[in-house]
Amino acid sequence: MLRKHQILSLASSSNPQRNLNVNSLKLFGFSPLFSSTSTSTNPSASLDSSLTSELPDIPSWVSKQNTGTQPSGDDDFVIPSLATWIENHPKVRLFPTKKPETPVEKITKILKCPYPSPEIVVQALNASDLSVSDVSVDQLLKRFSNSWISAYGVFIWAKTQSGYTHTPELYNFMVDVLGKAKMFDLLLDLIEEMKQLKGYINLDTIFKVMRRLANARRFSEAIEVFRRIEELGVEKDVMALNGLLDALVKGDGVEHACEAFVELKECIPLNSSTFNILVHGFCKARRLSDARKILNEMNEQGFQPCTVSFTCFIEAYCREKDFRNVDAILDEMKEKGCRPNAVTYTIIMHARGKAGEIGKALEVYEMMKKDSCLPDSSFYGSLIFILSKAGRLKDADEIFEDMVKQGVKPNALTYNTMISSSCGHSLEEKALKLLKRMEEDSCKPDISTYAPLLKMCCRKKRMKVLNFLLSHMLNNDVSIDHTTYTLLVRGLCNSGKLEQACAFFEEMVLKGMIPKGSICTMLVEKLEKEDMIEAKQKVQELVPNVKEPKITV
DNA sequence: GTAGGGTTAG
Repeated sequence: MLRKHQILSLASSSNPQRNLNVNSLKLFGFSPLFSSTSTSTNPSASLDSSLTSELPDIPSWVSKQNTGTQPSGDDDFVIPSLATWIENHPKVRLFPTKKPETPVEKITKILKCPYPSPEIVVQALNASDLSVSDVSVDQLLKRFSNSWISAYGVFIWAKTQSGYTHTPELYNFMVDVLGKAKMFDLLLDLIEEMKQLKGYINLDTIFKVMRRLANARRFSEAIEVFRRIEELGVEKDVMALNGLLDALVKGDGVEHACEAFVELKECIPLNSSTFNILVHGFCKARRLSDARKILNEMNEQGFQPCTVSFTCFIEAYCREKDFRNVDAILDEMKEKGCRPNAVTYTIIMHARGKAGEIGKALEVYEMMKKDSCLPDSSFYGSLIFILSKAGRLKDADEIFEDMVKQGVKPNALTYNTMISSSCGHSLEEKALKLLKRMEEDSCKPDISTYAPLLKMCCRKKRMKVLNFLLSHMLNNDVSIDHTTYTLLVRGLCNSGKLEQACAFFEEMVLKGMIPKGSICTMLVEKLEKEDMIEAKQKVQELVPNVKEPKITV
């Protein structure tokens, strides 16, 4: 824990120059690993020649002829010590090896070219000599969780092999993949299949279906699933009801949550979470007087509004930067003997930091300690975030090191925050060291770990590092989602890497993702500008309804 | 699966 005088010095520091110096890297203990002890004479050259590419192939319809004017990339420059790490990385196979491919690798290769339907995927897999007993279906589904055609193909292929049965958990995972892809007809067929299997549908299944429906704004269908929950063999209790309300609220349908609540409150015994979910929903929708009404109803039904209830109001006022009312709620809590907890303090500190009031934010940290409320890893994550945002990277680094000393283990969020901040300041080597450290710390990277790294690679035109990251992702079974494809297409477009942008664009469309209009327009405009007419037409064919770029005089 | 997550363009 930082001592008081250290905190005060943090609070008074406003010089961005103290952010980072070379020595600060020693804090991380990385120096030996990253000192240039490469045995290779020219790391960046060997890196270049031996990289097995995870970048999508440039489609034939992207004409190279007119790309001569694009700015040349920074590809030739790779930090030598970084290249060494990439080369020696245990998990990422960058060199064509003599070792035979594992079955999972073989399947991944087969699935690399996008298929039009799961049935064709099944055919392709049947044509191979692979058996389900050689692979982890779980790993494959995770790896292809954003390519529903591939995932469902693997699922069906595995299921039809003798001596193998999917576990209920795997069925649930498949339900979630189909839900994420908004393939609700297929999802309902799968539910029907699970119903026949007896005992396969559980509350987890129901939660996933309701959440995915609500996220797709299909609120009435989510409610209908709940109404029929008993037909599916799941108890219609308060846990299930809270799951429904929570799904509706998270899908921005508090109105529907309220209607469902009115319909169901007489037949199911409620608990205080039921009310808190609605309070949260109304606070999120900035309908504070409705949230107050729920609080009153909560009281009438014999439930005390608690820390969670008040924290929802605090969050709402924080969003408006209305700190006067935040303090008023804190007073109200004190009056009612309701103590703020780490979540409450995190929200306030985060909002103060985001509002540029870093001093006030650090006062919240002090207040919290005075109240003997222990910070958790999310709290530290927020503290690191606001310090980084204020340009105080050195302080953020200190907190990152300090939390470990306090016995709070950094989690994926903490690492993601540190990585994102490093990327935001274009500190490539630091960001990659953090990824490495994350791995050593057995902290699993997720899609938000990679997103800022990929974005930075696009911005700095680091195609080799981009390629490295894509294979790193694959090896960690992290699947590229819609947001990340968008980021890649936009980033590459902005860097004049139109061929690669087109490659990712094609890949996302072939995976069944529908690119946003703005991204299509952007790509079409850039292609037009570069006179890449064939590519422009192809992009327009891939996604109909792309508007012609406006002609600017 | 009751509250804390940082995205986007201009």
